[in-house]
Amino acid sequence: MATRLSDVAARAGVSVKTVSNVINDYPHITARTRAKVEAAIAALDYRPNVSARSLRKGRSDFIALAIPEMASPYFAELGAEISRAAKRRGITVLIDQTEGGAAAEKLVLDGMRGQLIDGIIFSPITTVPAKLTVADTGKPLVLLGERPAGGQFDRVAVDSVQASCDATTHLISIGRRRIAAIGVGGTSTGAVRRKGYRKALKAAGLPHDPALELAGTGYHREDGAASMRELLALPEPPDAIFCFNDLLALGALRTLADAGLRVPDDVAVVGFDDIEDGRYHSPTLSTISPDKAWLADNAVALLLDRIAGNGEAAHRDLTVPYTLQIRESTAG
Amino acid sequence: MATRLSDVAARAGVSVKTVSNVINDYPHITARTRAKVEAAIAALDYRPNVSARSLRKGRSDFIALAIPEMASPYFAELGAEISRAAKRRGITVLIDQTEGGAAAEKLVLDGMRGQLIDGIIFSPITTVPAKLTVADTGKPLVLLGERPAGGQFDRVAVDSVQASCDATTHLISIGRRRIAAIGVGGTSTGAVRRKGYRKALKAAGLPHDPALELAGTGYHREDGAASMRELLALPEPPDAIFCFNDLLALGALRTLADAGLRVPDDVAVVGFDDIEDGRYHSPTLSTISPDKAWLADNAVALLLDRIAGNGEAAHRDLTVPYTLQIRESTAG
DNA sequence: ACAACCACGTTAAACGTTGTAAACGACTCT
DNA sequence: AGAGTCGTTTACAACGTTTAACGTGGTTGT
Repeated sequence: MATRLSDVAARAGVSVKTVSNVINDYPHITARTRAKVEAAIAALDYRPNVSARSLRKGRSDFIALAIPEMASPYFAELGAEISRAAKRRGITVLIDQTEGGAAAEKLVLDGMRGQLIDGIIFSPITTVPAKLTVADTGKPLVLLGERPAGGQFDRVAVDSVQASCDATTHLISIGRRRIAAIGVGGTSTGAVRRKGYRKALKAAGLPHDPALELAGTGYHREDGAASMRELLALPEPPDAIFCFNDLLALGALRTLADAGLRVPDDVAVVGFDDIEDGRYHSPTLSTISPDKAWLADNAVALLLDRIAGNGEAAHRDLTVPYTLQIRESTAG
Repeated sequence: MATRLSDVAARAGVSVKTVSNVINDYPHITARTRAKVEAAIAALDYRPNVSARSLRKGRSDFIALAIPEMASPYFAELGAEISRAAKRRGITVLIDQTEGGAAAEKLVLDGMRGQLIDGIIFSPITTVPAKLTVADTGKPLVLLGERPAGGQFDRVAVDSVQASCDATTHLISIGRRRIAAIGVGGTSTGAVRRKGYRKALKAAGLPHDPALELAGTGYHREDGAASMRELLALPEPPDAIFCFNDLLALGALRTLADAGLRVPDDVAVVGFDDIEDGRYHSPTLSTISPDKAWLADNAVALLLDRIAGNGEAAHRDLTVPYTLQIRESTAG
């Protein structure tokens, strides 16, 4: 059915091995021979059989990207960037939705896809079991996002403490004094961002009110909306909110709109991630904007470097550049 | 390195083939033997090698989903659903971003991924070359979304004419008379939805003003925003807009907010797709809501049926159920 | 002339899995 | 006891590719 190497060889009048050499850019080939082979390849519309190749080479040029859910805009945007970055390097990304809790399990259990995959970029949502080791996976792994430092894996992440501190400081700088935080969940992301939030409050000499730190049950719009309702029910509601991601912020804005409150006049809101929705929302959302393309490109590069064999080098920890985007939700 | 079939066989004291039989649920196996083998599998943490398996079987249990871009919320949500639907059936989805124009080319050229893939679910953005035939791909293909009917492929799509007609009629029913359409682009989607839009106008005896049909350059928020600006610059601006997707609508809403116009009082807006953003936007967005889970499940089922061998059956054309969600952008 | 390359060819052996067909018991039936 | 039957297990050959080892003429430089 499908044309194979030997068909190409027959048509080009060369050996199978020579065709293989052409395809794999083996250096010592006459221009003439190469042309003949390439013509045959084109004529027969030959495409190498990935299965056979990866069976033989032990490498597939496939990597996996494990994210909590691809319908979440931040991850969708990130996935798109990573896909692009990988494609530029001739490799294909397989996206795996871990869907919350049993993330790590699923990953290790069926995630390896029977050795088809050369490596994994993993964006954990729950705290990654500290005991997840290289031995468990057998494949190179790059972690995305916060995670208790000192891990044994390559990692690329925003300096969330600093970024959160910046975001909070921005709210303080526009005169807010009662600043709430939404997203203080059980995740490591929540913990790290709270740290930055508290740091900023402390630096400004502001009191720290536990009632203003809401955990919520997740990181979606509905969770942000629910947390915001709780905050509004407080005897003394906040005059600013730092949401640990944009989705939470958009949910919070929805609740504020329903309550007839003006943003930023009554309540200012800052998010984190800079997803596109926020740039078109009314009001537009101020947010921490990580450089997603940079993140994607470096995550892929790091992983490919490991796959290429630099397995022994110490784990690397890259910090993603970010900016604070000031938009309507905080700028009067 | 990795444990293989023969390792398991050695440990269980049976032949390689028997282990294979156990894994593939071959019916005639003693409980005793099966138990032994399964114990060995567990003990060695054996996982089948996908490459070898698919080389041998000619089937990989991988399908591709080709969409314009995964960062677009509708496609992200759809991708998530399709991924889930496929996973339920034990197959894996590989997502391919066609990124606009050369979609079909890319698909056919490198999309087949060297015969790794068993089939494709293809959501074309540009008009699919009518000459794209089964022969080109060699693999089963299911089309998503509008497309000049009478094709030679299985297809699952919303009845866009009817849905667009419903959306427009809804605008008429709330008293609007000057209704614009955004998204009348060069795509088949644009053409089909315009048809429904015009049909509704005609049915209501409303005049059809070409100046109110905007093509724009794409289907993103920015395109919607730009088109809306054009409409507002008209001597006689519209009192309602039907946007051919939610992203356009969200962009339009942004422009309206900037212009200080009230929605729906001054201008009512309806979208298409029912992405989550619209449900949290201020105002919340009225829209046509296709049943994405249904769509995903049926697309996958259709494709798998073809893959399973029902290749000769006539192509099937499934119509996705939808509802009109009336929200703030049209309800006073 | 001699070596040192170069550009290929030939052959064989993997990679890990499954389909085919045949072998092996343990039965039952005469 | 022998032939037939059934259920269970196995040996062997693929699937399409790459790698290795070895060989063969040709070209070039000394």
